[in-house]
Amino acid sequence: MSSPAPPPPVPAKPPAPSAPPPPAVAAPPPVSATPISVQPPHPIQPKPPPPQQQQLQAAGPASGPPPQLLNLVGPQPPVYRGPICWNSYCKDPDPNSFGRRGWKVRSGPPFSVYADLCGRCYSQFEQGIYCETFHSEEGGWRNCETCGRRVHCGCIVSIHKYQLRDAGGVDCNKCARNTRTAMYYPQNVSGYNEFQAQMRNGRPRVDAKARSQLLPRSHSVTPLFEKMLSASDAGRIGRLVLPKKCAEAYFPAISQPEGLPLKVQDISGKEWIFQFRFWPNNNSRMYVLEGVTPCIQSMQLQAGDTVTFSRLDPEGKLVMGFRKATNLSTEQDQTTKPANGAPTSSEANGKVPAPDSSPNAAVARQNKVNIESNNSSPVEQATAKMDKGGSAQKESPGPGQSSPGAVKRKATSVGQKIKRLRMDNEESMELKITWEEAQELLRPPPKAPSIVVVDGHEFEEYEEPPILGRKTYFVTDQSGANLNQQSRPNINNLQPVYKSLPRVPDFIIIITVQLINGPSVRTVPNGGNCQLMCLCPLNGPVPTTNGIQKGDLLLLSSCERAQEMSMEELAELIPIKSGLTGAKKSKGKMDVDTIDASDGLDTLANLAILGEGEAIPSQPTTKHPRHRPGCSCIVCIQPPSGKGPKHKQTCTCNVCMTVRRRFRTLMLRREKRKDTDSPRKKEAGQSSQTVSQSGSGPVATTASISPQKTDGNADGPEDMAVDHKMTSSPVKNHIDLNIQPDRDDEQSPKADAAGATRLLRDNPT
DNA sequence: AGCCATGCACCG
DNA sequence: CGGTGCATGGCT
Repeated sequence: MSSPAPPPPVPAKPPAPSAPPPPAVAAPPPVSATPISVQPPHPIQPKPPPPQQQQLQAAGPASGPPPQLLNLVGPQPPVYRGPICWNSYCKDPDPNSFGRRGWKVRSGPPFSVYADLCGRCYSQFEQGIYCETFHSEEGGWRNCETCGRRVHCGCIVSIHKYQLRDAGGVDCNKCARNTRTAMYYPQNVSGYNEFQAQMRNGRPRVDAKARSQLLPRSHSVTPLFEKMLSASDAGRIGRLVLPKKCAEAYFPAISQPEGLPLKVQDISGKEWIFQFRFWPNNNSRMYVLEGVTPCIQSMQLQAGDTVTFSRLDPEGKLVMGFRKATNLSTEQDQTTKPANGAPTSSEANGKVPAPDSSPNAAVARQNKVNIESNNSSPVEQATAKMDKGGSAQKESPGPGQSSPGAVKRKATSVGQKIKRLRMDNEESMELKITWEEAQELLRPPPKAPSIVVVDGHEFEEYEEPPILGRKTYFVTDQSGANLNQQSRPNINNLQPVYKSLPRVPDFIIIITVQLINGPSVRTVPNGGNCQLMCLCPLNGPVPTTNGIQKGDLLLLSSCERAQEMSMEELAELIPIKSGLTGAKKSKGKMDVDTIDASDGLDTLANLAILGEGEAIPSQPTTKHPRHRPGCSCIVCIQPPSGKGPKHKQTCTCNVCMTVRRRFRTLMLRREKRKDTDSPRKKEAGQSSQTVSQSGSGPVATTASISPQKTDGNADGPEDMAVDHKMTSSPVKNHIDLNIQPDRDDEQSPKADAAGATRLLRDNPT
């Protein structure tokens, strides 16, 4: 299989400092009484490497420059096809994780090429000098042209599914579900050679991502297989179930259930004798290693951890390593380490030195488990799941096993599921929020809409896009009268009001109002001590609010002044009122209690985020920020108003369908609210239900103003005239898609405000 | 269909 | 009560 490889273009260079260290596992004299034997002769065995070369250097400190890699001149190692997944389809999202190792991957579906270079060439590799010829289909091994050493290059043939001999396959660590047991795929009949070769390299296998591959190989250790411990494996029963295929492939053949004793050496050099046997199971066999408890315990392994089996050649000695379920930084590791001074997991694997190069690729392997189960340990998750049976506690009697439970495949899948669920939830949450926010942000455009009847409900169809605004608040004047219901205020009459505004230094008032008739907003010159005050004629009296205090922040949507303001200005202003505290919600205190500073800040923040610095919330022409070409929201699909006949109730056009759907959703939510929040509702009922009623109370209510069907012409700023009817915007006959029934409570204004402020500060533009 | 994690009956 | 061997059922 290995044909001579073309000379690699890699120029010789000094060993890279980062070259992976040689494996630490020394090959002791053969110990096993039980011959584990079996090594099918490898058909192609070029030149047996000199013994010395095969010997790996003792494991040196991980740090130093990579020791001389062994010259693996021996039998041609077969291609390694392990559960490595590093390719464009499934690659580590963090390129740095590879970069640290000097990885240079030439990828390109369907192959990702990785190379295992000798120390000398490794540096070149790191420098990006990579010879494609290293990549071969001949087994991946060849002599480095530069230095003549044996180097390996492998290709991932199957991106997601690694072909295992006999096995169905092992999914890659990233996508996978089945990495629990990994078996190194022998390229040919004499797969053992491969293993052997691999072992020599001290490559850890299994999970390691391609990066491990890069590590120079220095051991004569052949990875055989590994297995993630199940609860029962790690339990006190002391039986380790072996994957059938692995047992049959790498362990001595046994014909009797009793099996035979198998001598295994752990990484610390300690030898253990396990009974390798099987149980008839159905028409098959179940292989187990009995008596593993002491060993497991000594290694402080528990369910979820992985044990690895390797063979030391040429003795053929079995070596058992392990990997903790969590990566080194995790708690489990900590636990492990101190313990009997046992080697760290990485050491355990028999790999050696370089922390980076860790063949065990604890990291890689963990990707699957750890990543998936972010917070809660996979084990726990698994346990939890298993608990369903109520028999969870049973397992993990092992010492120091705080978290019993197996991670095994089940765990893995469970973890994934859990994660997925969590993500889904988060996603939906996010969507929900987005939806709400979007709803709040939408304000009807100034121009009067045409009415469309859908399912018996009248909908306003606007010709222009909605105005990006914020929650609408109704305010009352001191007398408690709903200003919105007042007859059209005369702008001139508002003057006095302005003058009577509280003079609180350093406070900004930005009032969020619904401009029903267009930009009929009045900007109140910065007067008094107010940094800025924008008033909407419709809510002119707002300023009279007695409750406004320093620190209050009111956002005025569709405010000319606001429009004139740049984000910078706002940014400057906002910080001023660092103490957005207060006011917020002393409901009875402020007439404008309904004004939610946080909303305003949110809006600003959103704008800031959106980079629409110039466009302040009130921009009448602003579409909601999420509009994009192809957007199918109700706004975007709206046909120009007045064009076309009214839609029939049975109309199935996008608009109608959308409207129906949203209406349904709205109603559902509303009902839901009622059910769950009835008391509150009563309290604020008017606001949430019908705006028209708001105003009677002394306290302003927070209610979204529904787009009114107006007569339509109120566009000029001057045109403050507002039909109070419209102002009150009874919802009776109109569905207010912007209304937020459930929005009676507000999110922590302080927090929001603070966040927004920060945001603005950071992103003034 | 087969594998394997776990349960559990049986036995000492 | 704990170990052993087998059976069961989930999962791939």
